[in-house]
Amino acid sequence: MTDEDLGELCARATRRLAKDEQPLLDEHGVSMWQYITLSALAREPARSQLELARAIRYDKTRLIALLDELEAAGLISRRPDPEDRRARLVSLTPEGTQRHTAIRHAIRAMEDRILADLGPAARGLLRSGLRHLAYGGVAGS
Amino acid sequence: MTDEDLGELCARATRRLAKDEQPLLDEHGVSMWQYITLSALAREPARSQLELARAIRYDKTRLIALLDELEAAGLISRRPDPEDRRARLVSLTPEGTQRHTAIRHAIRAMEDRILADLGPAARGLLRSGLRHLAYGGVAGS
DNA sequence: TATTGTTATACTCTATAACTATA
DNA sequence: TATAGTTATAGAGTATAACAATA
Repeated sequence: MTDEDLGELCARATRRLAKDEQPLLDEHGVSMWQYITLSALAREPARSQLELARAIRYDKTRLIALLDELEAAGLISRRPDPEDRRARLVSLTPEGTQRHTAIRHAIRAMEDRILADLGPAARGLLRSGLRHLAYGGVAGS
Repeated sequence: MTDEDLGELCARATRRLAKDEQPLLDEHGVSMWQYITLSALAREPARSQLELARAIRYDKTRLIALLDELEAAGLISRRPDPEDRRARLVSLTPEGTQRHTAIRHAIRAMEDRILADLGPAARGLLRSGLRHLAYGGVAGS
């Protein structure tokens, strides 16, 4: 009865991580959503902007201005899909790949500092628990 | 290198929990922040609205309208502090306590369903890991 | 007729500053 | 002068609807 709700705890952890990531993102000149977008494209180029929006669970109309900025910064490229000229193929430029890698390293180092006194087993279970919360289903649904 | 960032993972888990909590909150007629406020007051009545705002890390100006609604719903009471007439003591009414307990039970049951196949040790480490992320400091700061 | 990308509009949420009453 | 509560206003963030091009 003295524990916080899991949701509240999770929300606080998220805000704390976001707060610690912000200065790193600022240094590299990208917003949180821009970094998430770069991460998604690093995993796999998008066959359309709509597919990309769904992959990162971001609004498709807001994604447009975000991609405009990333394109103007030379971090991504958009080109029409020859097989479906409505769609635009989105991928990282070499500079985009490089930028994403640099930011990722900085963020991982920050995470490692936060988790420093946790031990490998506890870290692993935290990660797998979070993955369960994020992606796992519920018994009976 | 194949893992997601901890921040992204945590954000997804938070959104998932919030999504699953929403229908429960709707049933009981309170918003997420209203529930967080009731939870804070259930732990301990507030000696001022400012103290309450800081405790839940919510903006003091937005808290006002939120408390207005909770007061109109008969879930909290505000009365001037006799020792400092600038401040207002905020506490749950009996109905507020009852409402909070009911919502809390519903949310805990939902959480238990999500965590059903996780085992007590994994649950405990998930909770302590999250608490570390949420409240823990960083080596060197 | 449906879908992709886009723009424009309206709406909500959040942050800032200013005011009052007390101290 | 500083603080608690409040209000008003401006800004950012978000959601909705509509349009052109293509399928």
